[in-house]
Amino acid sequence: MAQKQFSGKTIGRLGFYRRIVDDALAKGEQYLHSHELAVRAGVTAAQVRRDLMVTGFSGSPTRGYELKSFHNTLAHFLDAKSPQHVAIVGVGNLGRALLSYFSGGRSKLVISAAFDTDPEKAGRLFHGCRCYQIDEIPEVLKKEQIRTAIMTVPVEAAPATASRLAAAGIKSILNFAPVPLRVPEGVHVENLDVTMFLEKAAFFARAR
Amino acid sequence: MAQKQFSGKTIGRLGFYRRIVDDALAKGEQYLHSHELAVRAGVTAAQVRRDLMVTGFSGSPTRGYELKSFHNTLAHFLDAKSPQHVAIVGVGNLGRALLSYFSGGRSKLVISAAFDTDPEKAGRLFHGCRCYQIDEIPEVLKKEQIRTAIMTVPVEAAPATASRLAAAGIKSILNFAPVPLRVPEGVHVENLDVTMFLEKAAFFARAR
DNA sequence: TAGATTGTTAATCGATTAACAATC
DNA sequence: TAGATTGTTAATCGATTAACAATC
Repeated sequence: MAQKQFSGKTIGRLGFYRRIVDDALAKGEQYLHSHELAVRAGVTAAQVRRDLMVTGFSGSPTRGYELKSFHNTLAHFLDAKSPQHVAIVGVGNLGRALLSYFSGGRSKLVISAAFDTDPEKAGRLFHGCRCYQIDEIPEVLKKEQIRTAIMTVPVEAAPATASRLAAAGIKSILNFAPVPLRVPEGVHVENLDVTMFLEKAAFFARAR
Repeated sequence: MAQKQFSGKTIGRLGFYRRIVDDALAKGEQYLHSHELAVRAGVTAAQVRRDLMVTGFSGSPTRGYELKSFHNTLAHFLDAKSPQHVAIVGVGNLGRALLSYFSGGRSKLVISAAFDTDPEKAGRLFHGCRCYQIDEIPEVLKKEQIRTAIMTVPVEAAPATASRLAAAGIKSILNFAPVPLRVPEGVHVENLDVTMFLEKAAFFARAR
């Protein structure tokens, strides 16, 4: 199958547009032109129109995009058929913050299992999410049909954790550890190195 | 001044190389070839060599890069002359997690002031960092000579917070709120939308 | 020296923007 | 209709990779 005609960047922006559309619908808005959508998303109108192409959704030159069906198109394009559950490995400060962040219900994605090496944490609930022991990963992921995982483990533990997750059937990892992960083909890794973002910001503060 | 011959991407990677070099030095390594550096950073050797060009640092075809002077070059290139302090606005779950994360001392950057609207939080210490009231921003930033800020405030509060920060002399903002910020010219904004990363990861889990 | 690696330029690749006929 | 906006292609821009002479 000729996959990968959409870049990750486009996917990310489509998700952002969806949140904007949700907000607009909540405010009672019914139509939005590409320009207004672009302003709210912080991109250009041309970018918006190009991004929408991959979803097959089209608007009207006079009224713009009808938000309800736009919303449905985005949901159909972005979401899996069944609700998509996410696991998080590493319930430290960052892990707990993310659990709290995503338990708000704003996002379509729900973290439904947490894992930690600390036996003290296993069995407890964090922001409503049950924490399991690391070696329960295969069993729990299978039971909950989880294919996406967030890794907020210390950098030393990251490579081994990634292997465990891949072995347990995880297809995509959001990795907060600042280390490249070696995973089997077919497993997607999205790296988010917070330190790198802060260092970039700091650099541009001084460069002016 | 003809600024901006370096892209943010290069800057981010240079910071990453520095952390790798630090680790290597700590392990007693003295030289590293571009290929090995590339493996540890998860990029190509060509990328490494090209990135290094902007720093002016050069290695030896036989031994590779001498790590001590490489480290010095990176520090000179990336760091400000005086130690660079950072403020964080919004001491919620995410804010506290970042305070903890960066107080580890692994990074060169120190968060030396926190701000929150909650009067309960003002005056307290979070992971060793003092929390102030929002309206103390101008005074504290000036006193501490802070030019970089992390924004972990709710999305509704983000635009106003960015304006306050810019007015108080902040030159660069790392923004976690999923909303585009309008800031005066000369102020850099680095957006980090965690939800977007998770949505991307989830998409690629299902797309296979 | 011979050979691998370096710095650097040229070629490629991909993503963004500009342009414009089609459309409501 | 006239005019602004759409979908879509072509042009541009920037970043990555390939190539190779210079070098240790």
